[in-house]
Amino acid sequence: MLFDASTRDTFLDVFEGAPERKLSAGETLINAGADAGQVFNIVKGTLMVSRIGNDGRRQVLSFLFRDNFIGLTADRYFFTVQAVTPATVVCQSRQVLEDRLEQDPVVERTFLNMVYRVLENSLDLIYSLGQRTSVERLAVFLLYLRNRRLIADQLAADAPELNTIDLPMSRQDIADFLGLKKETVSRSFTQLDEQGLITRPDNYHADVTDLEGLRKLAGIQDFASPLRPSAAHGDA
Amino acid sequence: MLFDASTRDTFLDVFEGAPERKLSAGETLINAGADAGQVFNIVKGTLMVSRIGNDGRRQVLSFLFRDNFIGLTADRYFFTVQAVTPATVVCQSRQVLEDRLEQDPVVERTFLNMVYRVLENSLDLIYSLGQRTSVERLAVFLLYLRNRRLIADQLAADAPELNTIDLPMSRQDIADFLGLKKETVSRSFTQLDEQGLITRPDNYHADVTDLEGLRKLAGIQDFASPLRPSAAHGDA
DNA sequence: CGAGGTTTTGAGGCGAGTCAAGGCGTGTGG
DNA sequence: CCACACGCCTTGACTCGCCTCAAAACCTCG
Repeated sequence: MLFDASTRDTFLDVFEGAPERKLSAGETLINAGADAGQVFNIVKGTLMVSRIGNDGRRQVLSFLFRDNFIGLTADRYFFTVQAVTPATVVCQSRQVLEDRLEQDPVVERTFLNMVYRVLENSLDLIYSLGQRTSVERLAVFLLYLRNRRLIADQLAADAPELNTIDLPMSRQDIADFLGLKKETVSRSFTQLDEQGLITRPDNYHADVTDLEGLRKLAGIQDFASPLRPSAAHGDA
Repeated sequence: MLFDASTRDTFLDVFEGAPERKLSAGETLINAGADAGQVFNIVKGTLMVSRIGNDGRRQVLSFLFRDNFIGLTADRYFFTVQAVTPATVVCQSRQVLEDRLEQDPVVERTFLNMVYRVLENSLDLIYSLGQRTSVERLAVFLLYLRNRRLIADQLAADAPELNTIDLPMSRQDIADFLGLKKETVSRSFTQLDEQGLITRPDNYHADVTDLEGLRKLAGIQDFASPLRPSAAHGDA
């Protein structure tokens, strides 16, 4: 959602040949408040963007996957980024990116489009948090993950492997993303299961058994941006 | 919050000499799904960005004021924009804006910075909706409006007129922004009043009587972006 | 002055939170 | 290879905050 690109955007070539950095699960890449002199792109693994209040409340703002860009801020990072799974990122100085954006209008265009997608996704999350019930939020979340995979792996919209949804993050992470408590997330999973919409082979996977039902619960068309097949940046 | 600029950014000069359009209170400027061939800047009045679900639930994403830019999307508007008060906007074709961004790196830079601020604000809202209680959300909202005025009118941080907060929107609008029901918003106002943090001369104004108390409730430092005095775009 | 809309206040209900116990899966050491 | 321990997830009972429904107060404008 927030702070990501969908698939290979042309501006990502600034990361070619850039140094890699490996992160272990739970490791912090960026601390809120840090200087934003570096930007990153994810090569492998899942990361998590979050913000933590004075009193310890945490809101997860976004989960990030392969080819998602990290660095959408002017001067300082105002959010924290951590690895959910072991992960690899490539690092580039912000200056190199900015020079590239200045020189090449096409690259700049795809970058701006990426930013717009991020904005649209943040809007989806705002709608979820402000208007949807716990079960609805979870349904939307599962469809969101499904859709990420569709785009990342360049699959057909009805590819059977899309019915298995990977959940690399903990229930607590999901809870902090959806503005719920982990017990509520757990109960919501159970509800989706009891309603026959999903089955749960294990805690880190969900199988969609009734896609239409899930979509109905979620209010479907809410996947404007990641689904949008014809955006001007060559996404699937 | 979402979709705005703080004060006069250099890219706003693309609106110089552009045709004006007057809106009456409640009038719709942009319908979700509309072609985004035009972009706008607010000359006068308050507007509101929202998204409405299939079932009629509405989430207000942002309130917009003077010199706020409207048009942060690639090809189609995925949100609705309406006037809250009678308002005046200037209209420009997106092409003119994009040409300007391409030609002038400085203008492009200030535009990107504006987009980053919008993103940061949307993040603040996500944190509010996901983590804060109703009274806290209202406190943050009032401080947000106070801060807008500080920037828009170029006032000192402790200017006495900042203690009077204009509330041009209805309780329902506030409720849909904060993810609450209008009755809850009303009760939250009453609570802030009873706690001695504000007084309410009438329904469209609130006087801050205990700024520190309000900030404490809100969790203070949450106004990263609109307050940030030294961002690279000349804001107050 | 009256009508309509908006806001406030009240009473009661419900969904999500809290607190606590039990189950399950994984990994480690015997 | 099994046993145990630990962490995470699930489930249950109860609480609380926000919602719902309803009435009264208020404000605006003909």
